[in-house]
Amino acid sequence: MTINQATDYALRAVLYLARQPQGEVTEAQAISGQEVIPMRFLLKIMPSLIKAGIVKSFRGVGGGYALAKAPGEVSFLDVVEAVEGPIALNRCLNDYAFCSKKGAPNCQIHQALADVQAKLKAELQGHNFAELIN
Amino acid sequence: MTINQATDYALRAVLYLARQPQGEVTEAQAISGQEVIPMRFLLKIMPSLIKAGIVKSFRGVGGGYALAKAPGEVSFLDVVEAVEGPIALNRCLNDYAFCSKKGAPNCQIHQALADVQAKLKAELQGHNFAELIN
DNA sequence: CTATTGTTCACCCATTTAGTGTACTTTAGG
DNA sequence: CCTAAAGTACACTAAATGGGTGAACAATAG
Repeated sequence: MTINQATDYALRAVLYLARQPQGEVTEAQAISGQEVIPMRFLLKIMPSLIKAGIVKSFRGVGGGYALAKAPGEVSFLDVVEAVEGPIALNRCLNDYAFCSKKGAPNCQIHQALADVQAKLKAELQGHNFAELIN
Repeated sequence: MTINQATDYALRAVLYLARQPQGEVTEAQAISGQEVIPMRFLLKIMPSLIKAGIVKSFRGVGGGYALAKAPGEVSFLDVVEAVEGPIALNRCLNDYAFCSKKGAPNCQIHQALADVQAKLKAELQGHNFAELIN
């Protein structure tokens, strides 16, 4: 029921980038140092943010990262799902194979959890990084 | 971000008990068989529901389990927290030691997640087993 | 060409998850 | 009071996940 460490780091990294002047390229080392994220681990996480279209990267001398969108266009849900994949409050909500009842059609638990999950996703989607810049 | 298998089983077990005539004692074998929960694993999960005051147990011949409260008095949150302990969307929300910034006082990520977590808990608390009996 | 920056893929160790084994305790009924 | 039928406690395990590290590579500014 908790996000993992990589996601926590990713949220902090995105917020850090969101606080930089628009278009500014920030190197991994700066993010790592300021946000206290192990450098090598950060470098491993960033590509998933890039694939999700949240961040752009620049290689070579003077390279680094920058947001690919306006901070207000990036939600917590975007970042969480970029790193962890689709949210599933219960594994069976995304893949019936995980249900020992094999997705018995009238599983009330399933339906109630699906409802909670929808609310959770909406809530995560409702938070973006523009709000947090200060 | 997902509940674990034990919690899923616990929710199904509680729902099963909620559907029995009030006061009826149901043996583990029946729950296990009907809800397709590995017997030994179910027996291991039940004590946490008992400690949380959700279920009562009866030992010896003719023993089994029964709800300790009315179905409407048992929320999803009760069951989830009975099995998994307090919900923490981020580990640092319950224990600052897990924050690599050591709970830097103005962590905006922390604050936003705390807000989402509060909504999630409220949502889980809003679902009880009376609604699901049919 | 070279130093600097990010990328990729493989690996590693500790913890958690999802269970099983074995021995024990309680209790109804004969 | 014996015994079979229930739940309890504690230890153990195989597999997956979490949180990282290592080493070689690729791109790019100067």
